[in-house]
Amino acid sequence: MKKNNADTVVVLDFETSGLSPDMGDRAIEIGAVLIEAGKITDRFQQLMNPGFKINSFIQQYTGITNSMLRNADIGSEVIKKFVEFIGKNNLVAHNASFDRRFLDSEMAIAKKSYNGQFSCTLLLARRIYQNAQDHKLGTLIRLKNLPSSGVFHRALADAEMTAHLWLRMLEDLEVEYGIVNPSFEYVEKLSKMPKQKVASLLRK
DNA sequence: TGCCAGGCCCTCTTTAGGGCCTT
Repeated sequence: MKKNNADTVVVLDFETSGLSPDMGDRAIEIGAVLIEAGKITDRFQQLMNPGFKINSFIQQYTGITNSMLRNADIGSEVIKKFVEFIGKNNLVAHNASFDRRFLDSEMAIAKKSYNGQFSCTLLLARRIYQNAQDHKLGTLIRLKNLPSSGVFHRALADAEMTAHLWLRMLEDLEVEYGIVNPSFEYVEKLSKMPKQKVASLLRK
């Protein structure tokens, strides 16, 4: 097996107090699953106390309340544990640029670092599911009839759905495109290719 | 005081603007 196969990754999702760590927003929950050789083998989920009260929109959107966060560990403590969970694996998220910004921000606060590269299920889905009505996580889960607990906008539930989407996309790359056992780097390259070029790879 | 994301991607584009995605 290739050392850096796409079927061994950590898939993560953050719930946050807003859209931008540069504007003072913080992570309030992290959820992640470890995929090894194409199977989910471990899970990580923790609330993160941001040190301030989150607004009503975020409480309603996520179902995470200020009373739930009051007794949660502070972000830096959670991130230190999450670094151990990541290990040496590469990372996957839906709209990874968002989760990467928060991961980097929380890592900087905790004075920790990680080595894994990020790949993005949103960018890949826009290329290999070009006819989808949109590329929101929930839409793609329904489109591909993938497992869902029915819970949305909670970190572990979203990370699990993203993991199922990632595995399905690897499967579809093999079935639809004839790409067998791709490396993480190859999938990453594919997710940045012009859409027309990806479409031309599709088996007729 | 008032403002406020940012990366990707398309097009009526590149001397720009706006929709999509994430919370």
